[in-house]
Amino acid sequence: MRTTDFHLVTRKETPQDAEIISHQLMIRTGMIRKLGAGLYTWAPLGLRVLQKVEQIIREEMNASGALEMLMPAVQPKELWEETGRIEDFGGQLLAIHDRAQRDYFFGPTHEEVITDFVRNEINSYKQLPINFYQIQTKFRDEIRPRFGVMRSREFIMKDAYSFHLTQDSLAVTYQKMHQAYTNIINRIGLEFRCVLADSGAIGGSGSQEFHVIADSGEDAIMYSDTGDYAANLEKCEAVSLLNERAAPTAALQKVATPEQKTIEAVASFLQVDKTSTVKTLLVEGTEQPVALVLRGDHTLNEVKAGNLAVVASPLRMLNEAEIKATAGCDAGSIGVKDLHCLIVVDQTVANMSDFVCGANEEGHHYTGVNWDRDATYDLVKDIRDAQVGEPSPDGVGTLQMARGIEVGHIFQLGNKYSKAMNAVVLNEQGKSQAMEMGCYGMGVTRMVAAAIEQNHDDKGIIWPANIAPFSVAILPMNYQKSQRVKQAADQLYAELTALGIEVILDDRKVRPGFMMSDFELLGIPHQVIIGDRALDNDEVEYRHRVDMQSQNISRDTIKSFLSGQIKA
RNA sequence: CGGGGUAUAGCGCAGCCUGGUAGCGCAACUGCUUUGGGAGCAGUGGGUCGGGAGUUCGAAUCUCUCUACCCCGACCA
Repeated sequence: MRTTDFHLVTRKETPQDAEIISHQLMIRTGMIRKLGAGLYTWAPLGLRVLQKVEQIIREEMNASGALEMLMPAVQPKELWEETGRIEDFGGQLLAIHDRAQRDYFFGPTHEEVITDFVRNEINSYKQLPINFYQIQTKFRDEIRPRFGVMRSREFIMKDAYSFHLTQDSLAVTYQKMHQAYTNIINRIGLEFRCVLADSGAIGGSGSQEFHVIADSGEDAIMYSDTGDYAANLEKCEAVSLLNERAAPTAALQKVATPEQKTIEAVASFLQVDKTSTVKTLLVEGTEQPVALVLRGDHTLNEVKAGNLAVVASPLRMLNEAEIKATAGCDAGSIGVKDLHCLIVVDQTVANMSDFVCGANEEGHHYTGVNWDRDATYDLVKDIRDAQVGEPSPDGVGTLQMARGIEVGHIFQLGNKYSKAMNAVVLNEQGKSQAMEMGCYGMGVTRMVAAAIEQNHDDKGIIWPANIAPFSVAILPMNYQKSQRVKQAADQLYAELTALGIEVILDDRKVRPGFMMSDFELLGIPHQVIIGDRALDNDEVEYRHRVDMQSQNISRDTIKSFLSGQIKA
């Protein structure tokens, strides 16, 4: 490709509304342009990258035995009524209607469509297991789209759905998908981590997320420094930090703590460590208000709390008036003694003794509080965030934290959808049985942004070799005037192209500095600079985008040199 | 959805307070010079000032209203 035949529009200045580096660089290179909130056009340059990611995904999915198909983006509302997920998805669903006023949704996901397809196509256990996938545009009306294609409303996702007679069969395919995802991200060339995950609104039993490691990642992932354990912070088990409860040594005492409303303030006012205090949070329950009790220095894990049967989902903290009605005081003085609601304590809290808590009375706290003697609780649950430095839940090593960008999520769904939609097969006994189901998503557009987040410097993008829009950039100095530069550049271009290498030759009439800066921004891995200076010695100059060290290479060997570099 | 903000040329912005018929930088186009790190000079094109209504002799500017977009929060396979 010659730049004059291509569409190359770069910008020197960082766009105003782009917060994260990948968004900035995608705009500056001209890969994408914004059409509206969370809506992006992929220009030819961006599409080249997107299609490479797509192709790697396709090849690995095919290799795993999955079968590609394509489902409609627009889905009849009736299908969603069958599974009752309209409520779950709520405002994220883009509702549309046709000229006859029939209701549709623009698909945010395709469990309903595939299950409908399968219940009509698959009747016998002999047709199982089977794994269908598609690469399709989806739309989720995010409350707040941001970060360019990282969290856009319209996006491309690869989604796969597998169907099985038994859970064992499901587990086998799930493992295959785990392997396929590992292969995909390795081939794309990104550093990633697979972690245990909460299955959220989509339901099901086991699930794992694949995260590309990047400081700008929206998710916190916890992992053992010496073991294999890794989990999303949402899911990461927080062990009890106290093995057993010590016997009470202090007497219960009510103390005045005027104006001390936070754990920080109370601990410093009473001259105690935050670890000897507890905090009590009131949330909406399924039947009555629920108190969630944590050690003072711990933070509530809203996902874990929201998953408790006694807590309303989604989790909602009580407002000021409700707190007053339940505890008789404001939020700064709630405590567990004489608190009349359902009390759920964290595992660590259950083993605390001689602790400090609010007195359910404005400006007062208790010290020397002890369970059983002074207060009781109803349930012990893991409801806090795990913290860096505490023991890994599997007992191997201690926990560390990293930021990650979720690019893939695999689930063992079980029969939630197949039962709801009556997707059954006859088993060997001739009995009707709901199929077991798995689903496996991977964000294609997001993967491109994640790749940039992980691979850039202050000059621009540094594309991993397998997804770079072009492998080699030929940058001729003074192409317009110097006949031998033009001749050398054209010749190399023709030769590399003949070898099947994707080359871009910059034949624009621009100054050298401009050209070089442009290609640093674009991040093409291999750059060949052709100028009169080196041609005097029958050489050209080579630079790799990663280190930008230049070396002169003779014109005779540059072809084989590049071939070697590209294969390596 | 709650709070805050913005909307003027492709991009980034000034002008608005104090009403008088729109400007700067970058980009684009033409010419000349320059040619190994985002060139210089000269010139050119491009704007229903987000939409609608109102006040006024006159509105980018004042008032009302609608819309879009951005930020923070909550939300989030």
